[in-house]
Amino acid sequence: MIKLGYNFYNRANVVTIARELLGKVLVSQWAGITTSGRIVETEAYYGAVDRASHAWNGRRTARTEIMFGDAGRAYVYLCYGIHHLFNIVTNAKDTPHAVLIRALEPVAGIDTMLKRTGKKKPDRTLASGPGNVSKALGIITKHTGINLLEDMLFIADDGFKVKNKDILATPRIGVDYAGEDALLPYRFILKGNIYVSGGKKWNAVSNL
DNA sequence: CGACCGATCGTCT
DNA sequence: GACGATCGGTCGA
Repeated sequence: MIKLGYNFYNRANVVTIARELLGKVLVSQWAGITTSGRIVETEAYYGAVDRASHAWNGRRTARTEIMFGDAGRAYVYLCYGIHHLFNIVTNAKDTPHAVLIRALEPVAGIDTMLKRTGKKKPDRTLASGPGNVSKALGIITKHTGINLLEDMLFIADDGFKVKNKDILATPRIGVDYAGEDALLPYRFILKGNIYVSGGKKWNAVSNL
């Protein structure tokens, strides 16, 4: 397990980063309890030029401030008053790019994930969908700003290889308000992985 | 299967 | 005061 470093996050193309995050392992360690899962679904949010992004048109508020900071930080916000969505801030300071982690294949601490989610069995929904990812790993809005180069919350490469033909690119989920930008192929999934969220519809669209 | 609906609250207008 | 980068349940075909 090699933790991804600053140079991975501090790059100009957030779409490339979102694609490369597939197959990596997201780890949370709160008070000695470790849970982790392999990333099988991501979405790129391209900052000021992306209508789907919270930072579209340079919109800068207390909530989104962390996105304007340096790369490799967590951006966690509350959605629909219920779900905590976890993002990774990328690119340089003042360029508010982010990658949303949308689904994990559970790896470690599955019993803890079951406890956190209230689920009975580790089925395909355990960490599938951005709300469930945060729930399973115990990520909440107060964790926004955490440095992913430290040990509480980070992403690692465990040697798992992903080939281009294993990846599908599709439009992003739930961003209809973004007009034409809603059509951009900024969502990436591991083809055929049962933990990918959403219907079979988008999971069958290919680009790579 | 697909469509719809309620939950629930911080954030921004 | 309105509205989500969602989820899980229900209902009908």
